Amino acid sequence: MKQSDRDRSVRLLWAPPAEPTRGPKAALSQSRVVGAAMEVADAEGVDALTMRRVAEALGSTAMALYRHVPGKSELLDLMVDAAWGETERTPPGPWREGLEFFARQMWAMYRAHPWMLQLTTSRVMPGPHAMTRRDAAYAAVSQLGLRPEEIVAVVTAVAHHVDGVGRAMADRVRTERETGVSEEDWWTGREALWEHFTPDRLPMMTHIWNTGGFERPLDEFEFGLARLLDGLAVFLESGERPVVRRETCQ
Amino acid sequence: MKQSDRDRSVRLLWAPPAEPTRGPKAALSQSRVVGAAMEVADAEGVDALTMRRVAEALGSTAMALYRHVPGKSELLDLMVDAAWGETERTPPGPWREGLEFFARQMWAMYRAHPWMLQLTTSRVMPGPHAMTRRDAAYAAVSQLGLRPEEIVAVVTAVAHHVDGVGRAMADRVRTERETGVSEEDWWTGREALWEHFTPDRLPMMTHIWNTGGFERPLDEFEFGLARLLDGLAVFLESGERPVVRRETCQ
DNA sequence: ATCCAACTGTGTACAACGTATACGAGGTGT
DNA sequence: ACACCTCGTATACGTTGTACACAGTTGGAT
Repeated sequence: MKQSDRDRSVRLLWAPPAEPTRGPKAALSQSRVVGAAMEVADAEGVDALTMRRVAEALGSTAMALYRHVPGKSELLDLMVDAAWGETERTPPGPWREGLEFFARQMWAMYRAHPWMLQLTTSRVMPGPHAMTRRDAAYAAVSQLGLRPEEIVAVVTAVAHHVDGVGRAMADRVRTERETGVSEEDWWTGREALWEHFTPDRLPMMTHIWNTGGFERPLDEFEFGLARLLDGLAVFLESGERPVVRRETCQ
Repeated sequence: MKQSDRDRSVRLLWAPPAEPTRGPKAALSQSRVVGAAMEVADAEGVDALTMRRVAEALGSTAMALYRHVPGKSELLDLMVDAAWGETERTPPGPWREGLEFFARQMWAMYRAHPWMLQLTTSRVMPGPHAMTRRDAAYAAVSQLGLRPEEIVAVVTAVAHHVDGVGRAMADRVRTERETGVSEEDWWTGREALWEHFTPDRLPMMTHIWNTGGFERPLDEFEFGLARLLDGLAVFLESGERPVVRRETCQ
């Protein structure tokens, strides 16, 4: 059952079904359902993304969606891959420009569709768009004489950075929508919290707070990306590279 | 309503209610509920974490939990902070050792409690344990003459890396539990997917696959952390540091 | 000793969710 | 004209978080 579910998702993502010749003309279609679902999620967040809500956006009923999409989890898979489809493939070029391009494309995608980072980490049936984008990112570091597992590790490190920053960003967006209050106003209004910020318990926090360090934060995406690329440069341009095999996590 | 909910969470996290003098002796307690919930989530994943399931683990009923915890989302807040409470505070010392210590503590926490990374990014009411740990991490880079917002940016970059890698790790764990199949077996068994891995569409992917790059991956946590710390060293030890203000995302 | 108020855990109930099933209407191939 | 497939709809079921009313239990005030 789980097995067949997964295979169904694969087929759906990589080989969308041909449209039938018989029967009434469909008012809906898979791409319309996916598009409507993305609009709902963009505007109202993933919590509002119910089958009934998507159907409403299409002027239809919940069960009609099941003619075009096997279920909600497959719909999410399709939405994710559609979002990847909106990104551009990393063009050939120097490694640093390529990785930066890839990171910026992911970042733009997450900014446009923050719900992607709210999908728990569960949903990750890779679709063709996600795969081609990643393939192009691998290509960006393919001319450096790296071993294949190093190519994967380098691109993965960049992707993880964007994931991590995106997660925090998505949280800000969601909180602001839910509360209707801007991030900054909300935190300053949380007096029940600030009472506990005493120098003896949180010396650095209170110091940074008092000197305004929280009020003018650096750009997390840009800062972290620049550091990571600097660090990758050290690795890529050094003579002998250290090998780090996976031992953790199995 | 949302407002008061949040304040309730704050009070709950930072000032747990004194135990009452009257009334029957409680069979349950807030910490027992939180502990049972963590055990359920550790063993069965966040999907299995229902109020009824937690109650069952305690030999009680779902509604009994509400005497000790205001609701599920507050329970999650408490679980997250309890997990932070299991970590050690970063001890004083050189910046690189300190950041590495902090990253490894987070990593150990995520490995023990992968459900933390499945909680969508929604739940982030910071509790006292999370705050003291982060405060100690700030202290690790407090002697370098950084401006306060730079201190925040450096620690945040490290935390985001662990988040990003953790997310991928949690996904592996979840998939393996759900399917009962190891990560590697599952992927190799996904023939419906491999059919689409043709050199013309995914040249790098197929190349890396054929040369075994996916079979012996580098440790994502160690590799990315080493690169990031190298990049931070470039930043921290350079004379003039570039300033990157936040413009993106508001 | 008595009573009240606070507190405990339980049973029932409800709304919202994903979705299985059964249906009638619409359109193409034969 | 018929058979057959496909479409959208209506109804219904199980599961979820949790509001509410209730009954049993205890400590302090009287």
